[in-house]
Amino acid sequence: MSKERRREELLEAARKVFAKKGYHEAKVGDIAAAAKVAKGTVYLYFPDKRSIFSELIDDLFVRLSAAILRVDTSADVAAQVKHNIRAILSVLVDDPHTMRMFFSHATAVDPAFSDKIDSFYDGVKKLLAESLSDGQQLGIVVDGDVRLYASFTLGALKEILVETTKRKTSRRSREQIVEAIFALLQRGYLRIEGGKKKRKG
Amino acid sequence: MSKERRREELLEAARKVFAKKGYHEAKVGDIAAAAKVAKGTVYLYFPDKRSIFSELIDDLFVRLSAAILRVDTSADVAAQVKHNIRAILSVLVDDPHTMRMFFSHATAVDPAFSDKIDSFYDGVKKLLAESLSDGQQLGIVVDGDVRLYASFTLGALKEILVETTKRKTSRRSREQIVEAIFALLQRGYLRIEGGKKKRKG
DNA sequence: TCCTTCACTGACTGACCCGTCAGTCAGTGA
DNA sequence: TCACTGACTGACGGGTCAGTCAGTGAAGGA
Repeated sequence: MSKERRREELLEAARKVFAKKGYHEAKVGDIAAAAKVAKGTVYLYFPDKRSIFSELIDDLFVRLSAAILRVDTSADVAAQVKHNIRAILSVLVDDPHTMRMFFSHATAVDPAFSDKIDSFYDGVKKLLAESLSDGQQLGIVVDGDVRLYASFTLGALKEILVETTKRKTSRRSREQIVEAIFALLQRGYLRIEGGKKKRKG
Repeated sequence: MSKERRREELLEAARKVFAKKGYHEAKVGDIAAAAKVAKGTVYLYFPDKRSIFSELIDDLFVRLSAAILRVDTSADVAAQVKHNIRAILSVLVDDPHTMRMFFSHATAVDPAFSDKIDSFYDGVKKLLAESLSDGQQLGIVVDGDVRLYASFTLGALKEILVETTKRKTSRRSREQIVEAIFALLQRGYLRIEGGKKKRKG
């Protein structure tokens, strides 16, 4: 067992335990047990419990950041939007433990984690808002508050992702989800009158 | 200071402390300090820390459940949808401490809380999905997976709510948010081609 | 055989914090 | 003035758990 391999085993074990129990309920002994080593061994690889958690979160940041591409409004926008939805889905759905950890538990650990996650999240939102703003210039995004649209989109995506991990038997294929989300962004789902405001465009 | 009054002060103090620090970081002593009493006093009003948290969550459940009305598809649907968006917004935006607690921290306390919140949340989602399904019969909701639409809607709403509490100076008025969300549900925001599937309806 | 190194072990320690309870004291009423 | 009440206090007991460290045993070299 190489040093590196053991370290990865520990990280993997930690991912599972944190995902299942949340940060506080996950005891260092649980992580050690999941990796089939003694508690002391954990401390040969990590300075403390928090740093294990932190490393897992940082890792996810890196993977997500790499996956999301800035939308180039001069090229095929639909394809790029779908690519981004698909990329985020891939990173998170393939690693449901980390995802659950990230969405459900990370915020409650302490303010330092919350801030870190918030700022990453804000970054993504900002990127999306800027792309939408570009889109408005080109008339392919309707007028209105782009930051609100960005929040709306990410919130919706997040919810669907979390739900996907909760059901064991995921009936919906990944591509179906991508198409459905895209369709909602594009067309909404209500076909009723009710806008009090005059419509532009 | 009446018994009832003191109890409410303690609940209010707890709400703030839980919202700020999360369940685990919120010490009983902090809550006592926020209410300007000694720690022991807390235990004259509540059996333990968890039950304080639980009571706050239950309270929110009651208020939310009362606010959300089942959509009657034979009447003015748009008005009812807006009413529900508005009602949820009111309950949560007027009580940002509880909201932050509910969304950010409650899930991480322990499985019992998670289950409770999940099941409430699932209930709302189910209600929404059923209404959407009714709507499909009437042709006012586009074809597709209503559960997915429900998740999408609630996720989006949740995100916008959380964001609303983070910014101190809320530029957007409540009614603007209601209208914007409604418009997104109704029309989406992208005006580009890209659906690979043939469209029904 | 003896020494060294090194990954690993798990009993142990000490800090932390929940919940308790003996004690305080302002208020009340006779 | 005195007896009594009960809301409130805060030091403390006890349990939990993150992190420590002396010890173990395997491998390898002299």
